[in-house]
Amino acid sequence: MNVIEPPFNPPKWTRKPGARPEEVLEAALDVFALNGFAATRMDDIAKAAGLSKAAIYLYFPSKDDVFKALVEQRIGVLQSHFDAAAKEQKRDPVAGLRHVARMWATSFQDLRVAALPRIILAEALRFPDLAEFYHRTVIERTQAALVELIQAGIDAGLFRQVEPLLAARALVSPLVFEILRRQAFPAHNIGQPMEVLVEAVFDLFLNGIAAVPLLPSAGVKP
Amino acid sequence: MNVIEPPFNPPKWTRKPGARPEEVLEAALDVFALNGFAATRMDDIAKAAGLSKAAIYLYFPSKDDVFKALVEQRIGVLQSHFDAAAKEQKRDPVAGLRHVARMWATSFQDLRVAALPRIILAEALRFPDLAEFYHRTVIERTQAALVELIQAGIDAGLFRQVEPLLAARALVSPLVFEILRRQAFPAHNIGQPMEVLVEAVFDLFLNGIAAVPLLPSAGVKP
Amino acid sequence: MNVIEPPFNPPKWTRKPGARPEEVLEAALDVFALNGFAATRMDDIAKAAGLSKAAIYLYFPSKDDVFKALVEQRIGVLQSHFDAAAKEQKRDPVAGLRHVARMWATSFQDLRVAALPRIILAEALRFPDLAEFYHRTVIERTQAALVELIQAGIDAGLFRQVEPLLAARALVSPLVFEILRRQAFPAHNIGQPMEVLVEAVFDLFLNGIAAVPLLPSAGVKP
Amino acid sequence: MNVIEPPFNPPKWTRKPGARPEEVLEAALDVFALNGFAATRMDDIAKAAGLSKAAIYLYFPSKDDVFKALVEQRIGVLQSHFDAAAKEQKRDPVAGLRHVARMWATSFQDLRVAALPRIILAEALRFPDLAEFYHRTVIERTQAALVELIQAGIDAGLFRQVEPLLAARALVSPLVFEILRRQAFPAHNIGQPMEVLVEAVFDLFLNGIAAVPLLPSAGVKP
DNA sequence: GATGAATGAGAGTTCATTCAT
DNA sequence: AATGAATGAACTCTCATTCAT
Repeated sequence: MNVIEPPFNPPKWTRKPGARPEEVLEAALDVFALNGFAATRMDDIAKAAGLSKAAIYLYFPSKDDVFKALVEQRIGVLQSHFDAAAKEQKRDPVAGLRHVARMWATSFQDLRVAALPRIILAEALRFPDLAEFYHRTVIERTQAALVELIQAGIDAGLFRQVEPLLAARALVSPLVFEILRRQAFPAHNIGQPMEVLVEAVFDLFLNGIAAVPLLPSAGVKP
Repeated sequence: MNVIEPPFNPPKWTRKPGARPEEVLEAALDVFALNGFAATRMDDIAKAAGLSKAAIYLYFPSKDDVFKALVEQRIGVLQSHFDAAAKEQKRDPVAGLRHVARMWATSFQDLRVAALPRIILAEALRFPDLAEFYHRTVIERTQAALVELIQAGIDAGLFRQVEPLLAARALVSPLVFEILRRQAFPAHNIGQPMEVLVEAVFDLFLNGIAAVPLLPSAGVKP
Repeated sequence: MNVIEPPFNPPKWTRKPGARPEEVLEAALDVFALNGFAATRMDDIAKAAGLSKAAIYLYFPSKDDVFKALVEQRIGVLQSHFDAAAKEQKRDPVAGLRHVARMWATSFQDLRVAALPRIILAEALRFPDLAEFYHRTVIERTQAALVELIQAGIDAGLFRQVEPLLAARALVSPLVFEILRRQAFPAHNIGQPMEVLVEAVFDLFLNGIAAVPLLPSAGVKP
Repeated sequence: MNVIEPPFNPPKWTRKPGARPEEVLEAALDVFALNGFAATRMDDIAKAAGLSKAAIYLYFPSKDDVFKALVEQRIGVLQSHFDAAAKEQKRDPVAGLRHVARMWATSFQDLRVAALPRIILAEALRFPDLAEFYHRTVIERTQAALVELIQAGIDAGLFRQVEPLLAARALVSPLVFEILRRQAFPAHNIGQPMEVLVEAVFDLFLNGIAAVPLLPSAGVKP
């Protein structure tokens, strides 16, 4: 694996007919989620997929490509959900934001899916193009959707004059944080379901912690 | 390196006289921060330290141990800052929280320090004992300090009846998020200094996004 | 493929009806000529033949056997040309030798034919039985024909008392050399046609380079 | 090994002090000569050198580079001999040519050295840059030296008006041919020493085969 | 007759670790 | 204390060969 990566050109790997490639990715998700990228051997993936190591190379030209294909496959699905959710609720920004936040909770309930952001974070430096892809397809689009909703809320006088991008991140980051935390420190997971957390986070996001408005500011225009 | 780790028994590597071990860790931080754990070779560390590869083994019994020692060394320093900051300001919870938040910004301005949480996150599964150590000495203590301040604020009627732990995370996570984001997606860094971000985050944390208090709730008691 | 080869037992591969085996050999010649034996994959041959890789195994039991069959097939053709040429011209040894030399030029004009000696040379050590076959069917018979002509010339007083075998090689080797050279160093090919070269080589062969006979010798009797 | 090679930039591999690299090349020559490039495994070279496979990589970055270094080392030596020999004998072209021819015989008496041209010929298509290197450093310079001598002979009226390059090849090719023949068909080697062959070849080269000058022509101007 | 799918047995290469000096 | 030299044990990737369909 090289540190330097060529620009990311989505699917180079050609899918053979049949479900095999998907099975391989399924298996790969399991092992990558468990061990991370570098520590996962092709043999592990093969064994998990019930195939020989060489068979993997029938479907994907390299380990890197297995990983990339996996990310593309899983992320693409995720990402479209958020998009859709955001679009349909511009009328009621509060409900829209809440909806997106809840969707997060649902989507990442599956621990194996939740592993992807962690892995990407871990390997971002060595897969800059993959990180870029993730940023473009997930982060930017989610942010854009949230920003749109927040801006609509501001325009409608529902929200203060905060910086929308910053507010979007303030909403999302506790959720991301929780996802990462649960994986990295599993011993410290109390059973609290994500749904409950989402509601509390959303309440704080809307109302803040202060008992009475504590002025004066209203976000920073960078 | 095995996926399964023995229980974490702090420093088993015995420090030889002289400053050499510290120099090695200094060098190790550089390269781990740059390439992550797996992609860093002992040769890289050695070269960065101006030593031969074999010399590293005079001070640390293995690559894993270099990594662990590094985390231990750096984390201790970090952690004590927050502790101190929190303690001295119980009188004015708002000022206290703001102080802690600002200290984050300052501490992690140094990119090599900022790399630590990312690396630990990335390698947590393969170094569970190290993750545990980090959780215990940094996360728990920071949380404890924040919770104390928040609880004081609630008791003083300054804050709403939120769940203090959750609120603490709501304050910290946008900052952590930003630290991780900057490292993983350096191409998307606008030059905004952390200080500015901290103030904005803190404002949102205190006041929320809503123009007028949007009601009832006040956090969730899990 | 082993370095040690069993004794050469001509065609063990049984031809199935239809022209398929010939088509495979045709394709194999193309790719072997282009890449040599080791670097040619069964997949390459299959693709060139418009068949699946597995189908090749219907006709030939192994890659080695494809190669052997190919050489056998092609060599036979080559060899018979020279034979014929030599036989019919014993009356006029000079014309006979010239005729054979010209036939070389013609036969090896086809690059795919010219590739054979190079490939055999390259793989001779790993296919000693094949090399032996080539030596027996091509080299020895060509030499024999030339030696016969040369001896006839000596007997007729046309040629000096040279060692016929050596003289035969002296005539043939510049031509072989040129064939190999053109393939190995294609960048250094000037467009000169083989025909022109043959005439010049033959002139040198007959008359030597010296302006006046430079005595004294007349070949070596080993 | 790739079919496409970057341009040949002589020694990239940095020699470590001590005789190790030379020992490796010595061993590599043995195995390459025996099995050719593709069929030689790094393990073979290592074993022949009394080292572990990994140790080879301390001195040479890849198998390709071992081969290239070997060729450079051996060929460089050879080639300078011819150069020197040719230069010092421009006064007496016949003696000069004879001297160069004899030097061939001597240099390639060592069968392992004689293997190099064969291997290069065999692998030329996959190592075009190496072939180019060989052509430039050995073939072209040898030819140039011979051409110079031949031209001097023509100018002095000693030689006929032949095409010097062609004549040069006519002299060299029987010797090359013999070198290749001995390796490819070892079963057909009679014990004749190269020296004897060289004298006979040289006689033919000078005087031709014809009993009386058979006239007209005098080489071809392409 | 033909093939898509699969694999076992390597190949070259890397790297944490060791050890004689 | 320090290192140059060496290696064993991986690892990724390749390919001739097989076989159920």
